Amino acid sequence: MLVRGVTGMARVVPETRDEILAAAARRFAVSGYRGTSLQDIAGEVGCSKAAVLYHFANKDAILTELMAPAIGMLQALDERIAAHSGAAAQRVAGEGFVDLAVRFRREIALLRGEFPELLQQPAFAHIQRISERLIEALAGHPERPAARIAALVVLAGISEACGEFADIPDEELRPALLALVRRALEPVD
Amino acid sequence: MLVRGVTGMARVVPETRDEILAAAARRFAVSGYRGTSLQDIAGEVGCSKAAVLYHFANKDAILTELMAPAIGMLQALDERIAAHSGAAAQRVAGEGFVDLAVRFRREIALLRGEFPELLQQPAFAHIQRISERLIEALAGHPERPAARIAALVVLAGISEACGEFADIPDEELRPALLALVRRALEPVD
DNA sequence: GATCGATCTGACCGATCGGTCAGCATCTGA
DNA sequence: TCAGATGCTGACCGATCGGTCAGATCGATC
Repeated sequence: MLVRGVTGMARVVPETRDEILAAAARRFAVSGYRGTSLQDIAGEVGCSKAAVLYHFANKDAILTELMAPAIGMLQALDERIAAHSGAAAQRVAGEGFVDLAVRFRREIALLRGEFPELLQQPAFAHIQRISERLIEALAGHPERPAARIAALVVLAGISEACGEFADIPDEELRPALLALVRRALEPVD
Repeated sequence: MLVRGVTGMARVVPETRDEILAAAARRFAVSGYRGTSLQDIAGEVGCSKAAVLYHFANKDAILTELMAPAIGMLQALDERIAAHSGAAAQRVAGEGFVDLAVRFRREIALLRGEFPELLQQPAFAHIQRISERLIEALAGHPERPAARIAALVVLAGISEACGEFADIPDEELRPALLALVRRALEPVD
């Protein structure tokens, strides 16, 4: 590593592990997961590729750790949705997903465009089921194609556009997305 | 190549070139552009990788040819939008984009998640400018953040969800998307 | 001062990628 | 009959990928 703390002070600089996570987040956001190599991350941190693989078992482990908080909130949302039905489930799903998107928009942006492939990995397998239930709840009338289409577009649109929202403050983004979701989804009678 | 026409008949089987295009479209739709190798395409056609590169200068050329009709329609839409302003531009943009998405949803699905990287290629550079103008027109009030957010989500959502619409007939998909766009976008006073 | 675990490095591995190339059939037109 | 264009193949290339490994460095502990 480069000079860490000119004097003998202990813990002057954050751990290399944290630097790797931060660097990976930056690069994933710019070039996507597959578009970022371990060498890219190592170069940004200023260490060797082997050092990255000393702190993380493999490349997937870095992404998994970055996404863990967002995935946790998604699972919690799924359980809250399951406790409701009809219009209540739609409201919980809509507001909950907006909260999730606002809070973790930077993390969601890391997956930009790689949802389908990444979701096929065993580590993310359950997320696919959760998102299907999310779409059902958002649609309100899952058997009505137009309602499913609206839910799909809203879900995919917010997820995919998260990368563009990085500079918008929470208190501005949240009401805008909430209003959009309420307008776009078909109401449950 | 495999046996082409048991008898001596001429042109019994479609050209290998067309088979390559069709196979590439199928594989790109399943695994994305970067997730599909020339070897994958060759394997599906039943020819060698070198045969693929005999018919196409490189991998990009295959995607460019697959996307050419959709890109043409997008450019035409851009010109029609430029001829209007305010509420009229918003209506032209919304209806035009829905038409484009319905007509070319299979082609748009090929780009699933690879928009950002692919758009940085010189061949697709102008598309980025077009989509920015499209967002402005859809937003109606480009200076109002909530309006831009709605336009962004609708545009990204429809583009990203196109892959799920393959089996929905045009006459069902079009009115559903049109109604969604009209509900979701902020009206221009 | 010897030991030991934590941290990190450079060299290396096999696999895969997009792409090139010389040459082999096959067909066609002179 | 033969020359040339067309279509295609297998072998090969350099680059890059994720990942492994033996060993160097170093601070803390006994």
